[in-house]
Amino acid sequence: MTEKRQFRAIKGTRDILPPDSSLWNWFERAAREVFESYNFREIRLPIFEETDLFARSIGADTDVVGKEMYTFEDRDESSISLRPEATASVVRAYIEHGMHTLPGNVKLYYIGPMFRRERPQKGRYRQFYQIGAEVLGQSDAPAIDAEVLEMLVVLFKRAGLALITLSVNSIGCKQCRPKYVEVLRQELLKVKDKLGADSQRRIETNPLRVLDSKLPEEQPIIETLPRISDHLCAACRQHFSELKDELNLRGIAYEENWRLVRGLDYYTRTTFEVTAEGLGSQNAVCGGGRYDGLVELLGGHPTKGIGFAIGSDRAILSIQEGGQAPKMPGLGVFVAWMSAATYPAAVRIARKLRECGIAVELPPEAMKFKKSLGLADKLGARYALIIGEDEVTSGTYTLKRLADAEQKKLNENDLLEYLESERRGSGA
RNA sequence: GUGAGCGUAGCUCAGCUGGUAGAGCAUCGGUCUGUGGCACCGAGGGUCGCGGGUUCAAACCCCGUCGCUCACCCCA
Repeated sequence: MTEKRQFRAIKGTRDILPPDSSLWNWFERAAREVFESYNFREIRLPIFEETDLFARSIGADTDVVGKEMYTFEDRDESSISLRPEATASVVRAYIEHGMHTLPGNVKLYYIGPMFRRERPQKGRYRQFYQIGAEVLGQSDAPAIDAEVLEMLVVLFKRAGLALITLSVNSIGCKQCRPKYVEVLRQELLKVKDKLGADSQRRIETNPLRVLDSKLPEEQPIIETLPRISDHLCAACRQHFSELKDELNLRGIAYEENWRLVRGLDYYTRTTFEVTAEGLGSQNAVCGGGRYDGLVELLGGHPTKGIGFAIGSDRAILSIQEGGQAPKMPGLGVFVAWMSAATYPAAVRIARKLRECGIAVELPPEAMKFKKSLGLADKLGARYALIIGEDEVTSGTYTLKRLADAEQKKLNENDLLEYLESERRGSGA
């Protein structure tokens, strides 16, 4: 007995259909072009890794590792996990391939799906997509941080993401941060009974995260808490100060947000986030920061690092909600052939147009002429190329622009030339 | 893991205090055998998420269940 069963995409996963997929490709292409203009090169990484890689880099006690990873036992009983983010993989690859011997800083970007088993909501999926970039090397010059931020801003501007805010903070290094965390913890304990249950719990688990709280009633209390900017060591303070100078030099608008902390263990010093409007509760389209100890933590030489990840799902959502989505080139030419006698010419010309890079639809079956033009219209073709018996005998074809019904007769060479220049002109 | 809201045609939805299902759009065909968008006519498409209960009778009321959405947590 065959059970009638409707298959559906697994919770938190989704299909990205045309025409949305065009927008995705457009955005990813923009990112590649911008990143490569800053001399970043693509790294293609595995989608799963040893579970331990993530546990050690992200932090065994974080939610991401503790309860959100897709972890399973391979057939040889080793534990592997679908990647919840890609920085760990980039660092692993950097070490594995001895990339510290490469000249200058190593600048890499990646594009692809990540996996986290959370409850889906607006802008959050279990399979989601990130575009990220990392700079690894011996230098932690603030100019590197600033260049990374400039690159981000350039991409977002180019992608037409309106109403975005860049927030920047420094969370210190492994010398000064623990001292600050302790100070903060002590202060939090004094006001513990005024805090909500979540924040009370965080006093023990991760005091920094209390600063992130959105609870309205906690806001006045949080404002009175000690700020890390007053507790940075001299080196961190200078680094942060120079970063701000660099940002000003580059004309990058930013907000200093002393409450911006990041959830992953490996961050040091510079942290940043880009938020956009109209995204619902999950309004961060990009997050990142410096992670100077991570390479060493994963077994490499002491190395500095900084990077970010853009949430593509959210970036795309923001582009769509902002009404800034660019017009995507659609179907160029619909070949309206009339009869079996005209079909060979239609096939031949369709191929030639396609070789010129024009998107062509060639009906696979004979259609009534009216129907054929109707279909051309519905498919959104720019032109209908009319190939009837007259055209075949005369060798001149009728090109009809659907938008204004203007027609002209062209021989094959003129036709190709005309459409090619049209295509270049329209960017289609 | 917690909470709330919602499930009727491919999509957006209507369906009154219970009387065995509808519209618009979309799709397909026709009016229309070399000129699309318009109009008109017609067709296909639904075990009303699923299961149980109440009732003479359930899309509607009750219980359960599954799914989706949004929010919390956390994060991109």
